[in-house]
Amino acid sequence: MTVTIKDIAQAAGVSITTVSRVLSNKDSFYSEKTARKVKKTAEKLGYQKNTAAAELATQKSKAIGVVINSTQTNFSNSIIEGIQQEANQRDLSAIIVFAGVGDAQMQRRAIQTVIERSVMGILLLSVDISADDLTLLKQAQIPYISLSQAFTDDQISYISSDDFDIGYQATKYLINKGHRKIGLAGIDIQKNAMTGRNRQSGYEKALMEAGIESSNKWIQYGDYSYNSGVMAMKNYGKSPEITAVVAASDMVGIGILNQAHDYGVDVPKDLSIISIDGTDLCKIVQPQLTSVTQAFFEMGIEGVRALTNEKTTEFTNIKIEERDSVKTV
Amino acid sequence: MTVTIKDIAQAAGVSITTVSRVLSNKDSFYSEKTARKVKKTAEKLGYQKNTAAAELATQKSKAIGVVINSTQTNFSNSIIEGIQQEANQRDLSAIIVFAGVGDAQMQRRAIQTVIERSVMGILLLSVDISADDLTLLKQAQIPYISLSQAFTDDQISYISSDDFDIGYQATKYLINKGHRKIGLAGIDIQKNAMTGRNRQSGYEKALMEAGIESSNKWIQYGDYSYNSGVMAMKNYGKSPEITAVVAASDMVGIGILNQAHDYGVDVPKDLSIISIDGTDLCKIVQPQLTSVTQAFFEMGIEGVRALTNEKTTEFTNIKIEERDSVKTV
DNA sequence: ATAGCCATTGCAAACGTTTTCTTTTTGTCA
DNA sequence: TGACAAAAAGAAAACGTTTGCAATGGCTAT
Repeated sequence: MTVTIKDIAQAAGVSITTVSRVLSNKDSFYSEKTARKVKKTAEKLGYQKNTAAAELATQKSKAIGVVINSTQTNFSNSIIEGIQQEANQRDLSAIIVFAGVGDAQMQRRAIQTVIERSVMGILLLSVDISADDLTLLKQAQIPYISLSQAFTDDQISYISSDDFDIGYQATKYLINKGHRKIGLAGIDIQKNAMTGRNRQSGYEKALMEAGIESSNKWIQYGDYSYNSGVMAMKNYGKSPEITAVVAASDMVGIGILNQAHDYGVDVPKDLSIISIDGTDLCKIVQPQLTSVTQAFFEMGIEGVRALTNEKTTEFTNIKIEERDSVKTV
Repeated sequence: MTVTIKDIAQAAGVSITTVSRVLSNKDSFYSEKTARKVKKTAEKLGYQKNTAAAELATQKSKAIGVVINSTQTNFSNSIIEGIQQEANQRDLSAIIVFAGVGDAQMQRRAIQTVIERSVMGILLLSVDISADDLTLLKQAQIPYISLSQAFTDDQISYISSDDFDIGYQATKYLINKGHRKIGLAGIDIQKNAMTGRNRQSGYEKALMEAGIESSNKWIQYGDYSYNSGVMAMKNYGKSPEITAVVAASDMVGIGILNQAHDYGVDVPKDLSIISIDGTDLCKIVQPQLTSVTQAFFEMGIEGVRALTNEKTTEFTNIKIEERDSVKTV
């Protein structure tokens, strides 16, 4: 027996219309006096609004759906914080659904879930949107935006860092520090998202501009995970040809760091690392990792702005944060 | 113009009742033939169920609300994975709302949000439930359970590790390794949750059993954060009296580790660390941290089981995972 | 052929809001 | 005092489902 506006109406001796108006702050359709009375009885009865009913009646939702692909990516928390903050300011609530890691079926189901809750917009966090997902999304006629991952398909608008620039800046930074033999580790170029390919292009551009002929042994593919970093380092070997490496994520960077340590390869003396992401993880390892830091919090903010039809940017800023994992040669 | 079951009914030439029954799999209230027809038209029209309407009609929800206190705690992901998995199996969806970090107002608001969505149950992840929150929850008449934090107030049922035992086992482990002067760092005993106090009691019991007279300089309070670890180590000083320390969380452990490193205190030669939580973080630092590992994934699972009225446990298991941060003396 | 039963289908009310339109009350000004 | 506008309040329909109950039709057993 939950209490409804009908109960309030009865208790306060007014119509449910009035109660509704008071409780949803429809300006000046009621007197101050009744407003007070209604609010007090609502309070006394312990009334809680039924959002489902309200959204059904208004035909619009005040919730935004957030689908998160993986619990692996440790930066999603920052994005979520951004989303949450901006959503709160607009009196929206965020419904977050985890889609498991790399499980196409769960991912589809997660998208379905937010659609069925008829949210006003959908934010996809590092979700590798498949063709199937896309038809589902388009069909639902709900605006959706990919966060942190870019796609070429112009059906998918996104807010992310400029991954080409990330690859380019990271590599150029190492070149400026005097490195010539530079690796790239942990990126995934098989996905629908352009992330890996763009970073690789940027990397190659920087090398080319510096007149460096790259070897394809310098590039180690992976999936942005800690383990990818370990594997990459194993492939580079105990006396690596490269003197510096761009890690596709902080986790990859740490994997490289630890495997290097096992190999007796000193970072940064024997090998320099710059990692992409720049989350707090960079600061808790030794040496602290120099990083290309992405503006995840802002991505979240811009995401909800985009959903509420405010103007927004396609790319958020990146910056290089110098810590202790890169040596000048 | 979204498509409703009415549209399907019209297109398929049946009543909306039939459509509803087919689509929600009410057994044997319809013929195979109509079922096929209805399903096909639903598919063709791109129908998406309106959950709000359905829940309003049935007066019950298939969603469970998850309120997460802080984005700091890096173990919440594991709990969420557990929740998600178990929820999926029961055809429930999880609505996750972040409550900011230590912001009482946002926390209350988050709880309000899930209540207003009339979820069938609420899971509170490391939420420090205040008296205010409690009245709100009780009033809503929705079952709720605290995950990972225990309370004495018997209004709050919980699923967590046995924090007393955690403190006890961790300390005893160090004692068994020959340590006598053992610190405890990073716990918070000011909160409503019993976590910190219970761990401290366990710690003290183990010390007492071993006939060790503890010094209150051995205990450094904090808030489970990286910074708490750093501060604790600073207070222990460059030549610490203690030879081993129980860290209140992995983050605290890492904070201690890094500050020790700065001080030239070698881990584990000069100082042994055992950290509480046992998340992946333990494995990415050097040396890897020995830990009292909590079963976070299981907490998530048990949480939704409890909400669906299945029998469950109050305490999930803990185990000690030996890595490289404790020395035998 | 007929009664009776079962399988299938449909009608209509209900869920808790919001909102349009209408009605009532209040207040102002001549 | 009366007229009238403005302010306040209410009635009822609508949103998209589910479901109790009633209706229909076909089949079986007599």
